[in-house]
Amino acid sequence: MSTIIDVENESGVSKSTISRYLQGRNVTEVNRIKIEKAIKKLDYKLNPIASGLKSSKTNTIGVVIPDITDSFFPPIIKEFERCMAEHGYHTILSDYGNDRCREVSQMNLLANKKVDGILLASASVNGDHVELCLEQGLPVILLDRLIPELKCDSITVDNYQASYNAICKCIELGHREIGAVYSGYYTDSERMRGFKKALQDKNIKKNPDYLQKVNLNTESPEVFVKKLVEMKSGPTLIFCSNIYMGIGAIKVRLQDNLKIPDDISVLVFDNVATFPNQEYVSLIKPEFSSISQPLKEIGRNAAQLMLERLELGTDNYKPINIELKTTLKMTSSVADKKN
Amino acid sequence: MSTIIDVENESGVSKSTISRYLQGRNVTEVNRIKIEKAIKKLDYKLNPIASGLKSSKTNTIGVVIPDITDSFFPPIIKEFERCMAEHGYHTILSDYGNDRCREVSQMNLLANKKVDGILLASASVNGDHVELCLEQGLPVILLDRLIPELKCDSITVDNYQASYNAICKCIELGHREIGAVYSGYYTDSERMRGFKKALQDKNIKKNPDYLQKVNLNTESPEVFVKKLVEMKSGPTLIFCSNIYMGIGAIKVRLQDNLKIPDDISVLVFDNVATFPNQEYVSLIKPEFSSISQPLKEIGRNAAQLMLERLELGTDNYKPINIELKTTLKMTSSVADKKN
DNA sequence: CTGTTAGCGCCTTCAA
DNA sequence: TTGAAGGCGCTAACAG
Repeated sequence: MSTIIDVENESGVSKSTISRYLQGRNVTEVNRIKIEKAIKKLDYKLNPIASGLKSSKTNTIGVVIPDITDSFFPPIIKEFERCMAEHGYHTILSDYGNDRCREVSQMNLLANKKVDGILLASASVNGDHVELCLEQGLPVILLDRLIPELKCDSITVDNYQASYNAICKCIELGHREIGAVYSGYYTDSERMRGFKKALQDKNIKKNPDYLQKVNLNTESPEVFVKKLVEMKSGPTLIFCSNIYMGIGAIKVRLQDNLKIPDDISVLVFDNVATFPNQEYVSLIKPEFSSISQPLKEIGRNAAQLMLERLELGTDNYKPINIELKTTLKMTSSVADKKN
Repeated sequence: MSTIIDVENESGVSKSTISRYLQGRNVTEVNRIKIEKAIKKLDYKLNPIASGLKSSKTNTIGVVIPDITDSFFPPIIKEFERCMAEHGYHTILSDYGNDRCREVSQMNLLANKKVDGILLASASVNGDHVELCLEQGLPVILLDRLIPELKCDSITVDNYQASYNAICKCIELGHREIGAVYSGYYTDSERMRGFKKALQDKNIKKNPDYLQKVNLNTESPEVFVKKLVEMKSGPTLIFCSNIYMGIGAIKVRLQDNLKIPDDISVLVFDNVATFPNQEYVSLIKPEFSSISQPLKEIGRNAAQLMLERLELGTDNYKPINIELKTTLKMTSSVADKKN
């Protein structure tokens, strides 16, 4: 592996000039040609470790997520990685396995490894570890989930508004008894905010029995879906606030041979079929009505935001928050009660 | 950010000794205490970039795969990353999007970035880029797919033997007319080798019409499944050599409302339900008979093999090849013809 | 086991 | 614009 010194000897140009050339700064035409010739002859490549030592840039971004086998993340990461690679950045993956302690320690590890930025889908309720990074000048971008009271760049979707709109639409279709199955995640609470506001605005009476909160770490969503389904004079529609709840609904449907929407209507907040090799899920007819997230776009926008922040630096930090739009797809899984 | 020099000044112990201590080598008790005290006081952390410059170790492993949204990879990567992290290694992810040119360029990028090893699920037919790495002393471990004529560490599953056994079992159940849908991938060709050997050993006549080769880049598996299904006096059983073919079968089944196994029997080589949040696929009854791969174990073994190779180095290179066992799960999707 | 002495390969003043 | 010189933070060879 040849070094810059070899290029110096080969070309007769000093390594400082070569270094400048490598950084795209001005060099006389004569030198440029000499340098390029030598580089090509020696097949010289800049050693990013050595250059990182001085400049403390590693051209590496850390991606910290709770679980890569959650189908939500791979499409996002794929696009993020692709975009960042186009700009010369590598992506270090860090799966903290839904463990808050590991989330913090992984962040510290990455900071110590001197990554240039971190994309984080956090499971934390406080943002101390993030603030620590920001103070050190290490940009962090929150993905999908915000952290309360933390001012930080972020990329999310319109959880509140999309839920509000979708529930309004269901109400317009004649549904009055509406149940929901949801978890305590940030995204779910936003979605439930939209849900409740819709009921309120449309003067639907609230029935606390219809709201089933699930602890996804210890409980199975299908149990709660089943509760709603089996309630006498229960809801005519169930709102599943994320894919896990939607899966619960699918299970109940398949196991108990539910007729959708005759027995009950279903609406899911999440992509019903995320993976290219699992699109057949949508073939179980009728496909659930759903609010789907633009995963690829999320990845792309996260990358753009990251690049922008790397450019701007973290001095005079003014958080940039991007909110992308989801897509509501109504299918016959929600009955039209007006008729 | 304090450096080793600060620790030297604070502790009064020379930085070489400190460096040795940091590497876990022997140091007198007195010095150990001084060093630890100073490190704690200064909150010193070793700068991995600087140490990498000298030792040319980055404690980073590159993972190069065709498509992270293929449900096969995330569980493997997750486990691999976890195991490597336990030993102080980070994992750089590189998705080459099923593009052979990008596969090569990504490998070169990683080599240039001085990763300590590469885990590669290759789509290449020749191994020049891999040999280049090995010659430079950069270990490569092939994941899932071997490259013909390339001597290289690898981790695969028993594609040939498992297919052979499964097809034999079907034959014993009375199937004589057996079709297959397969692609040109390395794994598929191994599986088809097992398939053909089973027919041969059991004296089943070959019917070329029953073998449907699919180009997954341009063609849809369901078309070929359908061909077999609609053949007059066609096969009684279809062997789907990978999950994409299995999905084709699911599609045909759902769209044409096929009765399994009354209309036709199905056997799939691959995990029918890979993702924790998509296990409901197996609820479409009867679940397809399948040969499933131990994804987590593949990840773990890949990590172990990588660690071993990092230890051994690539001098006197003798490739280590690990072949893990798959699990055959027979369901009622394969009819018992003996009765 | 320890400290001294040189670098690793590159970047960045500085004076020219 | 250029080259010389010094250092980024750490490791490794050496003599003690």
